[in-house]
Amino acid sequence: MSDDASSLMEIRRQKLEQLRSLGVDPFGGPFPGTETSAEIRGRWEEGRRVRMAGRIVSHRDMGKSQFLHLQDRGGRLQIYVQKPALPEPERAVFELLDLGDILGVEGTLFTTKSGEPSVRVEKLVLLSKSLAPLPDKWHGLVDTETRHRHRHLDLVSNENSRRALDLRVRLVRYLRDFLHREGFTEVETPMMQTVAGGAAAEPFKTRHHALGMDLYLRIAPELYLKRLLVGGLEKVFEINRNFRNEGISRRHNPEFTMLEAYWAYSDFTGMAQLVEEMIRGAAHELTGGLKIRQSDGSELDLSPPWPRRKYREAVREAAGDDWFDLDAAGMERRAAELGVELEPKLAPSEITQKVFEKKVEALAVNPVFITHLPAELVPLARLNREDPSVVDVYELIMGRQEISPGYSELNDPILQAERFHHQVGEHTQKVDMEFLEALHHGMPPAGGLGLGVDRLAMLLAGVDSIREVIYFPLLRPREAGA
RNA sequence: GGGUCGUUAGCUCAAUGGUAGAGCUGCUCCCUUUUAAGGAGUAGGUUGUAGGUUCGAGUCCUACACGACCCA
Repeated sequence: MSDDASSLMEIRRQKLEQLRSLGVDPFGGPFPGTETSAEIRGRWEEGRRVRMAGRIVSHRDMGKSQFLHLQDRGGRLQIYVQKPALPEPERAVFELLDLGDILGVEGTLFTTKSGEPSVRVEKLVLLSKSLAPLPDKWHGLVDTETRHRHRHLDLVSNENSRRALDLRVRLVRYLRDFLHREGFTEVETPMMQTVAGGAAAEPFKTRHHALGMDLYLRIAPELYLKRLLVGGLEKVFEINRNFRNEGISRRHNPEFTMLEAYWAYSDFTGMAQLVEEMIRGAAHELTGGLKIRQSDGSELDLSPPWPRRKYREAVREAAGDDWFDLDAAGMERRAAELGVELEPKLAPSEITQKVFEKKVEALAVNPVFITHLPAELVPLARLNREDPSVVDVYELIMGRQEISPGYSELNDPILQAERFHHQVGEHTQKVDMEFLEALHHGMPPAGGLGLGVDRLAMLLAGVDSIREVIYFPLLRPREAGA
């Protein structure tokens, strides 16, 4: 910390001592009976007596007249202090205030000449002295790194940050309420697992000392939730953290929030309908509409109906009607014409998937369900009865990314065991024997869905980084002293 | 993991290789309805870290740290 910072802090510490010598506790006690600034505005009545508490975020010194804004969870409200009217020691306390201090006031409501709703302060209590200065009053805190490292300052300074994070919190609550209304049971399943199953991803490893064994942070709750289907829960969901030991990017945080829901006797089409209603309801509830401006200037339109498109049709439309008649060399040439870069020696299904990602997924702003994915892409899903080369799965794409996959879940334990062993060969994973054993007792046919809550929050908030919808995203630690 | 860009006062930003500056914040004053209030004065710096080139480096070079963006 530089001399300048310490001198700013030193001055505030001196004020702290002066306050104490006046017999004032600079870190005061409770201040009950307050209304928020929003409640006060909502019940406006000239001359009404109110109590309010908040942080001083601006100050205009007119000599004997003083104007300050207090910020609380409902917004900001101006307070007006007529210095000569304050009794001692409150007047002395007022002289020792700084931007950032937390204040309780009591007074009457009035409107200033320029029409701003204000509180004429009659009683003033310092509730907490701020010893470190807050960010710039106009520019606020702009630097992205500092905003994420010092989220408390970001929240004090930036309305946009508060808005995006608040929307995320309300989204989680909406999703919960929606599923409860639909008759789903919310459960919590293990975050620490002996086998990290349910997805193909690199897990975090940790260690239980007393038991002397390694554990993994979960990459998905899927296998436990399906065991609950075996146990008869029928409609079950979990909203909780998953952990994946992968790179960090605009769309990836190592811990992220996943919703998974399972519905016995339904299938992937039922889940698609469920997720469509849920997301549209959330958008309406949280943003007031179904059209949401994105940070790149585009508009996400969630108006119904959301189209269902078969994977192969979507690819044909993007890459030519004859796409699936081409051999690998022909596909490579066509991909190059479309501007899709490929690694050498990919199988036709892999080339197709690349083209799908670049020419369908990356262009799909408005929601679309892609169905009938090739079986080789989704090894754990149920094969389609009419066409066993595809699986009964949807992939919901919106905002140019995958938001939610849905499945007709595989409930054949023998087939599941085969697929697991095949997958284990590829990814050197262990097989969750408890899960397989559970399946042998009989799992009802069911639909399942996953929903990346952070990504949905990004789209609804119209922000372009996952870090804007996570209070404390993972960052490398700074060196000591920074 | 690779590439590009960034890091200067507490905050937001300037500064052809030639004396490190501004606004806000802070401090001392004036002002009884201000709105980024206004006015007068004043303080505040190891330019991310470590090296190098140069008579001279915030600026050029190298490495490292952290971040942002793009790519894998």
